[in-house]
Formats: sequence, C-alpha cells, structure tokens
Amino acid sequence: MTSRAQLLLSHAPVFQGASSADLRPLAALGVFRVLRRGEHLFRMGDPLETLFVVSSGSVRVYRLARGGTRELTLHVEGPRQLVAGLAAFQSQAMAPASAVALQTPTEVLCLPAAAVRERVFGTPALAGAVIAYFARRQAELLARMEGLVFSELGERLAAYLLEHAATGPYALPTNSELAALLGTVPELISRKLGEFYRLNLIHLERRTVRLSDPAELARLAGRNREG
Amino acid sequence: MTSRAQLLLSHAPVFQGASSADLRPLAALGVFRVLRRGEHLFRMGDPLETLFVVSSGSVRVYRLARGGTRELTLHVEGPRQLVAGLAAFQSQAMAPASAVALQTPTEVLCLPAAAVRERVFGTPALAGAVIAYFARRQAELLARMEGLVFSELGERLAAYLLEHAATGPYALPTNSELAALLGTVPELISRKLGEFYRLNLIHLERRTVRLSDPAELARLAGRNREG
DNA sequence: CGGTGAGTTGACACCGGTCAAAGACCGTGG
DNA sequence: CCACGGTCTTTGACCGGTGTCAACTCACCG
Repeated sequence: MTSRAQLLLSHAPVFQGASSADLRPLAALGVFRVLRRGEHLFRMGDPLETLFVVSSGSVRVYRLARGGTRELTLHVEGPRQLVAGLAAFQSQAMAPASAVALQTPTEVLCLPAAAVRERVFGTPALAGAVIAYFARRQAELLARMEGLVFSELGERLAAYLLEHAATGPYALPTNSELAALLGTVPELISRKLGEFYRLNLIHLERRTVRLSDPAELARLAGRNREG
Repeated sequence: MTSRAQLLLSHAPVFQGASSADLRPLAALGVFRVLRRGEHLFRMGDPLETLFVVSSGSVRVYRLARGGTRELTLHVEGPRQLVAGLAAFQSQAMAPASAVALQTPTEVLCLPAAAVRERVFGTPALAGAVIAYFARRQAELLARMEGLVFSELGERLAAYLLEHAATGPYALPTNSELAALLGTVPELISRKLGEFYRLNLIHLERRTVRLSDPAELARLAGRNREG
C-alpha cells in the first residue's frame, strides 16, 4: 500500500533518487498537521526535534533582525519542500529561524527527527540524496546573500518580478512581505513598484501585476552581474 | 600505522565523531599539495571532483560580484578546515566560489570526491558527522548574511576586531582583504579604522591593532541586535 | 632616485531608511 | 445601506551611510 505520507515523501526533492523501499519506513512515522495562516511551526531558538515537509499551502521561514524591528524571509516553501531541514539533522538543535504558515489551510507532514536521522544515515542512497539537497540549498542561499549585499533594490525587485510573473498575471503579496523577502522596508517597495509602473515596465491592477517589458526588466535585474 | 593524512582527518571538524577505522580508508586516498600565496585551488565555475582539507597555511574562499569589480570573502579556512565541502558532495558539481591560498606555503590534503562520497554515504557515523558539520556552516553563513544585510559597517568592523584582536595584538590584513570580508570597499575600511582610532577604541601601529576599549567596541558591535 | 602598490583624505552623488500624514481598501456592525 | 475602524498603501520631506572618483602621501624596492 502507498500511504499519503509516502506519496509526499517520494516526490520531495530532498529524497530525490531514494527508492520507495527506503522511504516507506519514514513515511510510517509521519503525522499530518494542519495550520491556519499566521500559525507558527516553530520560532527561532526553539529546540527542534521534528522535521517538516509541506504537503499543501506554504510556509515562510524567516529571521528577526535589528532587535525585532526588521525581518528577513529566507525561504517560502511550497508543497514537497522541506522546512527546518538542516537543523533537524543535528541532535539537540535550536531553530536558527522561525517558520509560519502563509495560507489557510497549510498542511505539513511532521516526522520525528531522531528516527529520520537514523534511517537516513543508515541508508546510503538516502544520505546521498539529503546531502546533495543541502548542497543545492546552500548554493541558493549564497546567491541570495550576494544579491542582498551587492545589488540594488531595483535589481532585486526586477529579478523577483521576472521569477514570479514571467508566465502570466501574478497576485503580489503585501508590501511588508515583499520587503522581508528583498531585505528592505514596505515604503521602498511601494516606491519602486510605482517607478516600474510609470516606466511602463509592468502593469498593475489591484495588486495583480503583469510584465509589460520583460526585456527591460531583465536588463535591470542582471545589469551588474555581467561585467 | 597512523599516516599524516589520517591524523589530519581525525582532527577535522567535518569528521568529528567518526571513528579512526572509518577514516583510515579515506586517508589512504589523500594526496598532499603545496601552494604559494595567490595560487588558486579552483575558480568559480570549475568542475569540482576534489575535496580539500587545509593542513597548514590558510585558504580564502570568495565570490566575484558586480561583474568582477567587487569580491566577497565567504570564509578564510585555516588548518583542519574543509574547502569546497558541499560542492564536492554533489556529483558533477560546479564550484560556486573560488579558492586561493593566502600564505606561502599553504598545504592542503586533496581527496577524490567520488570516493569520499561513497565512503561517507556508506558509513552512518560519517554521514552524521558530515551533515552536522554542514548544518553548523549554514548557520554561520546565515548569521553572516544577516550581518551584511542589516548591520552597518561600523558594527561589522567592530565585531571583526573583537573576534580577531580580543586576545592580543593582531596584524591586520590589507584594507582590500578587509573590505572583501566585510562587504565594502577599501576606502571605507580606512575611514572607519581611523574613526575608531580617534575615538580611542583601538591602538594602531604599522598595521598592528590592539583594543583599547573592548567594552565600547562590543557595544558598537551588538547595538542593533539587542532590543 | 624613480616606480609601484597600499593607504589616506576630501568632495560629492545617490540609495536607502525613517517619520509623518494622507488615501485606498475591507471587514464589521449599526 | 452607510458609517466606522483597522490595515495596508502611497507620498513627501529629510537624513545619514555608503560608494565613487580623484588627488595626495607613504613605505618599500629595485
């Protein structure tokens, strides 16, 4: 029999390449949990002995900075993505970030970290898949870091728009959420969006955005990288 | 018998907790290599099928940004530290950064990535040690990222000085190297150091720094995080 | 003694953050 | 149906940090 949990795990990138025989015992340990928007899975500093795989909805992983006055969104994880991946693979780990549901409902599969560790470390195919996944994630984090440090807000926003609205109309999140993603404050998001609109780069209507001039946006987003 | 390579590996944090029996086959595959200052282990984008452990000297891992006009130093790895750790655990990985020797001589132990992967994935204790190491590294990277994005140059420089000169006089690297570490340009390093000097926070003589007022520096470094 | 590279310093522009006020949107409850 | 309150958005004014450019000094070294 193939349980819901196993179906989810077999499609999770973190276990890409693992056989279904390897995954079955893990899936058996899983418990589903449903969250409403705003409910936290955990907060920075909490002891973490559970690993989460998003089943539906989405989870925002973020850190507080500047004494709580600012926050930085590290990832927004959708279905099949892992939350708290790395931390759960250390024993007695403290959460290095907070995780909160973005949608109602958001369903996550909860797995006991100790058991998962034992299973993963004892199964070469799983260990390989997990480490490769973390390597990819770290590379993404690096790229993000570089963008935040070296590129200007306009570039970051253009890149964001290209990534999310390239294929069609896209409902923007609130300016606060965008600001947390792009490492700035809501006011500046508002200004830059307005600027893009006046330049006819995007079309905006009731928080729904369409790209009018993707080529120019791409130029803006990549300008400083190609030297 | 205990080879030099095995001695090095047994003290490397990445393999912390692994038994010497687990490490022996890995050590047998290692080849030492000596570099002069400025010699590259690899450059961003190179295919990477080797894993390096620093034996003596130090290696700077960095990324180019802004079309090559700026660079960001990710880590400076001293003895027993891993270089290219994560990348080597993916097959067919491209280096996400460049690595260059900082000192003459710098000696590194080179291990074939594929063989290391096989060994590590097949040995639960090793897999656990490696993942725990990556988890720590990712946490460090996160903290660094946050500092670069949210704190001002003065705070970052104060933190750097506290970290490196707390225990006694410390020979500063060049302003360019400091700038790459702290995510800025040499001119600003010069200004801030001068400012700290005029405020009697540090004592400077021929590029050697001593802390005159560590308490005040600590206040500067931490100001925006607390409260 | 000239050359090279690093460090220092000033002037200046600009981006980004802050504060405050006003406007738009959306639910609730009268 | 409309008034109301809260939240989010927009906009203006202003300030300070940071990056850039250029000139100059200094140490070191042939």
